[in-house]
Amino acid sequence: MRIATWNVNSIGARLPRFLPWLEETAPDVVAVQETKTAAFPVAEVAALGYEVAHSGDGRWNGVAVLSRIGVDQVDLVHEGHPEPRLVSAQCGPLHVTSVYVPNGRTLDDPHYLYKLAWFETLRRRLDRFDPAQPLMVMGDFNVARTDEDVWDITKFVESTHVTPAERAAMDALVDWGLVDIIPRPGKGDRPFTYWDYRAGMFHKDFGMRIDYVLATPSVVVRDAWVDRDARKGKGSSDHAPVVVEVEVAS
DNA sequence: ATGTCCGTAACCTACGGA
Repeated sequence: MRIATWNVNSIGARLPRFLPWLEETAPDVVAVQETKTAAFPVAEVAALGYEVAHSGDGRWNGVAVLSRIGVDQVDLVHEGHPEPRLVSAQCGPLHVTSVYVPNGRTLDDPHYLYKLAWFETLRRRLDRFDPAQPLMVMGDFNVARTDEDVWDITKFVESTHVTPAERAAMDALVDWGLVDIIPRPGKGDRPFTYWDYRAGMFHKDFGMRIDYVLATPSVVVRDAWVDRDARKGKGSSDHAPVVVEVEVAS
């Protein structure tokens, strides 16, 4: 099976790029983040064979799971956190969760504590599942797990995304029983998934690895890569998709 | 290297968020 995750930075603005990508990439399941709408373009993706589970209420956030192998047991609830930042569904043999973790903004902003609390709820939520079942949690986690996951760690002093607390929150998800599937990079030596729109960051490959595919060991990985082409040119998101080829042990 | 882009509210520009 082919599975992907992509922070599209508005599904409405991205549709001219998203639909051709969907048709060409032909993933069985896609986790989408930052849809930035209450009305996901369901008919447009249905024309390509996809069912949709979407959680979105307006101009910010919004997450979705698109699947051409079935969508069941949809859950939009993230206990105590009403913003639409998580949706999960059973897609054929796979349980899939799309997450958009709060950014955190700055270390002294209440949003940073909200981010850590949101992570804690996500970790507790895993306890309703079994690490032996085929499970994938993917999306924009807004954390760089190591210093090598940013283009220059000296630019991140007193910044979010790289603090020990944020990294520990990611480690806690992995320690529950999830594998961090590291994709082949699109350029250079590091598999960045996000580049700021500003200052030619993309062309200099000044990026960050903040989008992750986490999966239980019964999801056997055959290949994984960053789809850098999707970040190129006019009308792109500031994130690139991560695409993985997997087989589910039966 | 605060240089771009998104949606929205309210008006052809400013704003919050990232």
